[in-house]
Parts: sequence; structure tokens; C-alpha cells
Amino acid sequence: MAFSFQVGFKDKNTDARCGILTTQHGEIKTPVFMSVGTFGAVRALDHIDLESIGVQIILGNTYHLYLRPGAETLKRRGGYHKLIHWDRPILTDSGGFQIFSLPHQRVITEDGVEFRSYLDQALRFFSPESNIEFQEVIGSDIMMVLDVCVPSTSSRDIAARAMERTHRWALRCKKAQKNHANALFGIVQGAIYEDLRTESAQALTELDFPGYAIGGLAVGETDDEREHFTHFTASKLPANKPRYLMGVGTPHDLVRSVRAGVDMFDCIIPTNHARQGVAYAFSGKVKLRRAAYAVSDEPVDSSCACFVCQRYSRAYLHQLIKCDEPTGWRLVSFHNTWFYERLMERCRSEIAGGTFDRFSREFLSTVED
RNA sequence: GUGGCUGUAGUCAAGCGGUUAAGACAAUGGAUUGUGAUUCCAUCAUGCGCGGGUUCAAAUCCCGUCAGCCACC
Repeated sequence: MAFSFQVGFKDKNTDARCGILTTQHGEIKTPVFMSVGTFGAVRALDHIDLESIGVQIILGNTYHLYLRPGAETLKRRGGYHKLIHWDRPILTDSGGFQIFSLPHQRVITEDGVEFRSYLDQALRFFSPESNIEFQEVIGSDIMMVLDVCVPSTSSRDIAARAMERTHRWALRCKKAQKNHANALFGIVQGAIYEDLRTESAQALTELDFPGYAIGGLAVGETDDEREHFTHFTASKLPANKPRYLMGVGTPHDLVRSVRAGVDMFDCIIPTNHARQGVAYAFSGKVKLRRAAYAVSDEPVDSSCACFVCQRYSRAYLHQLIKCDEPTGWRLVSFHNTWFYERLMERCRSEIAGGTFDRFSREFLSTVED
């Protein structure tokens, strides 16, 4: 079955919409939050946890998987889904962001990017073509083009050149794609310059991708800038194609972005913060390391139906996190992933019910981010 | 009883005459947005067992005292 996106309900008062993404590995209801599973697992959780939470799709990282296990192992195992025993959809980030963010030496030229492996310091190289070739070895349901990401605070000149190269690379990635059963998304760049964002959205739209990502945000701009450029960029993208805001974000970021018409998200926050003892909930954020929780008999959220909140107190989670006990990472990661999933589910039902505007305003004004 | 060694933050511990007493752990806050997160940042001894003394200057030297440890009676 070929990749497709079907918009369902559109909210009357905001730009929010819900829909269904169809992939080789099943359907995905949008708006969707994608848990980040860089190395083949959402850190601290296993697939049974993810399935019981209702996780629809996980994200993998081309950059990391290229270095380990590498193409040969993936080919011999018959692809990434088989290697990791996950039969729901997978989206792979191309590595553009890692190349931008990791503090190792790299040289970006028009041909591609040369970088050093963090595993053995060996020089490695990604061209747009070889990057797509590898994402096809992974067998990703949704591949991302290799892009050039720069800080959102970059000068207009730097942002423009990164954007233009991103467009040229996007075309090369598209041409390199052999397996058209899987999707390849383009990535809009342009930092915080409206004219660049407009130009980038148009250039990529002309290449006719099955979906478009908003890249280059959550990399240095303010919350208000992020909201503005999310909304601005989303409005420039085709209404009948999925929009994916990369790397974002907090619960408020998600709700505000759904209001702006974004359909897909990924972020390390729920799992990364979980390991530091930060739990998210409809009742607000709970910093479990705080001394006050050492004796709290309350669950993270008494209205939460996840097994962690059903059974365990803040005091117990506080104890586990303070002791660096891996079970603590799992329990809080489970709760946070559950919360993110329920938040997205709630957005979908409120959109379908025509009440999303009211729900989202209330959420943003009453729930601590 | 005699001799020796040691007493620095909640813990371990640098310092061995000279400006505001390293560092680590713990503790208490904070950060974290396409995961190289068991990470990062901040705060944390007007004080060096106690009492005297020497000196321009003492955690550092001297005397006394208390406590702990070791050895020998």
C-alpha cells in the first residue's frame, strides 16, 4: 500500500486538523507524537510498553544507525523493523540535525558532509544520495531528506545559504529514492526570516513531496518566535500534505502547534526529562527530585490512568530517581510517553468534536508547561 | 600507664607560615526541544576538635587539653 495522507476534520476556529497517515506498516492517526528511539528502543522502555501506551510510530536516527549497526548488519537482518522486532511504522531522521548539533569536526560541502564517527573517529561521509540509500536499507516508512540545519539566530546570509543548499539536496534525495512505497519528506529551513520560510516552503512544494517538515526550530529562538514561525511556515505548506514539526516540544509547544496546523511531532523531552525526574501531566509538571516529594503519597497525576499513576506514589518515584535506579527511568518515561500520547489523542478527539479551540485555550492557560 | 599517629563541611579529602580554605560525593535549587543526557549549571566551612601562645601573618609552628586509632607495658 502506498503512502498517503487523508485529512479528516478541520477545526473551524484554528488551523488544527486531524487525519490519517497510511504507511507500509499501518495507519497513524494525526496529530501524532512520535517517540524518539535513536538506537532501536525508546530509551528505558521496550516495545511492549510502547504498545500498551498506544505509541503509533517511533523515530530512528540514520546518523546513529549508519555508525552502528551499519548497512551490512541491517541488510543481513532484513531491515530495521526485523532487527528491532517492531512492526509498526518507523520514521528516520536523516542526520542533518546531528551533523549540525554534535560537537565533532565535520566539513559540509556541496557534495555532502564529511564527519568523524564518534565510535572510532573514522572519517565518514554522507551525500544526499548515500543518505537516502541507507534510509532505504533501514526500511524506514517515512524518510527525511538530508538538510542543512543552522541556529535560528543565524544571520540572514547564513540562513539563506543553508536553505538553498537544503533545497538542492532535497532534489538530489528525491532523485535518489528507489523504493516509492515508503515516503520521503522535504524539510523547510529559513531560520526566523519570513521571506526565507516562504521561499523554502514554495521551493519544496514544487518538488512535490508526500509530506513536509518544518526544520530549524527549537534551535535557539524564543518561544514566541517558535510559535510564530511554526504557524507562518505551516500556512505556506500544502493543506493536503502532512506537516511535521521537527524536534518539538513541550506540551504547550505541541498544543500551540496543533492549533497552527501541524500534524506530526517528535521530541526527546518526555523520555529525556523523565530520566531527570521530570514528569508531565494534565495536572502540571512534577519535578520529582524535589525534596518535598520524598514523603508524598500522591501519584504523579491522580486522574492519570497509566499503571505508574495507578500504583506508585511520588515518594517512590522520587526515591528511584534519586538512586539512579533504572526502574525509575522506566516508570517516569512510561508515564510521560503515556501523557504525550493521551494529549495527542485528546487533541484529535477535540478537533473531531469541534471543541478544540476551547480545549486548547484552556489547556494553555491552566496547565503548567 | 607509656610511646606514636590522626583530628579540616553530612561523608571522603587537599592544604604543611602569607591574598577571599582545592576537589569529589551527598544535599538544595535550576536547566534540558529532529537523544553522543546515569548530562549540564548554580548554591553549599567568616571556618580547620577545644583552650592558650609565638609571629606583621597560624588549618599550618609551640604548650596544654579532649577524642579516636595503633603499639608496648
